[in-house]
Amino acid sequence: MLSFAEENYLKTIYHLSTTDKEDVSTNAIAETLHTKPASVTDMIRKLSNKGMINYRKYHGVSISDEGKKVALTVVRKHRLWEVFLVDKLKFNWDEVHDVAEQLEHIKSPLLIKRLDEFLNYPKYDPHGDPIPDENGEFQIKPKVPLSALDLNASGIIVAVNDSNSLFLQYLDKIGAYLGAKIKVLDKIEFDNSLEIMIDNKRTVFISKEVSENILITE
Amino acid sequence: MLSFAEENYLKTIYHLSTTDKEDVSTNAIAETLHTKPASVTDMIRKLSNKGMINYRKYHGVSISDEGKKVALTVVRKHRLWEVFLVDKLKFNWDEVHDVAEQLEHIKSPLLIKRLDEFLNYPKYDPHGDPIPDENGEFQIKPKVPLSALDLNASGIIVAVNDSNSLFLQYLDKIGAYLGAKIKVLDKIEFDNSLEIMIDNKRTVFISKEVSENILITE
DNA sequence: AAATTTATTTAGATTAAACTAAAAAAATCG
DNA sequence: CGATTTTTTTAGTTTAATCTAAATAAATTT
Ligand SMILES: [Mn+2]
Ligand SMILES: [Mn+2]
Ligand SMILES: [Mn+2]
Ligand SMILES: [Mn+2]
Repeated sequence: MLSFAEENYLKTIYHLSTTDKEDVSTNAIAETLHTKPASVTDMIRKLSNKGMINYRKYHGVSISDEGKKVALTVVRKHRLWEVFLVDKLKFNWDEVHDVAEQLEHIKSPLLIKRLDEFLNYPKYDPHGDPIPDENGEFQIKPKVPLSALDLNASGIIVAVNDSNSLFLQYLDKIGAYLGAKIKVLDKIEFDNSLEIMIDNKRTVFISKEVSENILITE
Repeated sequence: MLSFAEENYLKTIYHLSTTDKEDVSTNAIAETLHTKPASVTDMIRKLSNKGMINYRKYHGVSISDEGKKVALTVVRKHRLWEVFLVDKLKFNWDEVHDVAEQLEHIKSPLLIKRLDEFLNYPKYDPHGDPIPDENGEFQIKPKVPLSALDLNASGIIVAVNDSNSLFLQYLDKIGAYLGAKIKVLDKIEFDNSLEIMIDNKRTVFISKEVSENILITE
């Protein structure tokens, strides 16, 4: 049985190895977990001894099959709980992450099985991220950052890259949400900001940074 | 913010001080928490420094107002989660305690508020124990152990004294549940066992021990 | 290819929560 | 009451997870 800390390390290593490169550096882990590189070295030695990761001194770590299984279970739990909070307890999508960070460590296979059933086997969480099934399988929707759309092209918001509260609250404010239709009205060369139309009714200007964190299906 | 361990100590001290005497002994705490008296001494010094309990060396501890507030919040969370598991996730009443022991430590006032609302403000958990409200208030139903009923007297099961799985599974087996009607058909002098009728249809013999752990309202 | 910078590991400490063994206080009993 | 037993505390360790400072390896830059 793994500790909360161990589970969090595995989740981080898994995420970094899929979003960045397969081999994850000590510093990258330290940065995501807001901890010091020396602490990371201690923990990766432990996880390596438990067979959860592959570790070569000074050369970073990669996740093992066993470690990936654990990481995907934690991710599954995190996202199922987020769905529960939004769908059943009326949380807003910007309020769920921190609570899910706690709930994801509850150990009870029956609980997760029943929760999944209760939620009617959701495939995506409130931020558009896919929920792995019991076997760790999940489908990634084809999606591109809004910043990559051509002028006058349109699409549907399917996910966000950043689940930070401030970003999500900003999206609420401009009327953007998962499922909203977006059309690119103008691309401002000067700062790469965009003028977009949301749901055929509202026109707003958004910064390059925002457009890179909104994911669209065309 | 208190750790899981601190919360568990406070819950235990609170329970012991209401079921047993107001002043709780080091040994009693150690026994309930399956830990050693020396560990308890360390922890009660810490909780005392935090103002959660009143401690006089060699004379046991009593819970402070602040400590009681914390303990009641933990109890409230534990019991609300048990209701959730049984009512929403179809857990049996003997399957919920261990999971609730984990869930009771999740820190999110909003979560508990919304959960309470979602469950429609339940007053009792699946074992008949009262759920404290946001202010720590709760009502205790008048209840007596089944062992105290007179011959031919009858009543309704309102709670159980022991939430141990094996006991609850035994109750399921004989058809006893919260709300069931019980009539005492015979009191066996030899071993203080009882012959009872459940819901006017089933007759069973139960031991003294069982009859002491079933709580009845007359 | 050497010098410098950056990344990583090691060494040594700290804190929380447990433990064992021994000492000390309180309670009980002859 | 004084001796014995029980309870509680103290002293000293252990393990997990963190930290700082120093040492070492790897990468980068002259
Ligand atoms: Mn999240
Ligand atoms: Mn999410
Ligand atoms: Mn319980
Ligand atoms: Mn209960």
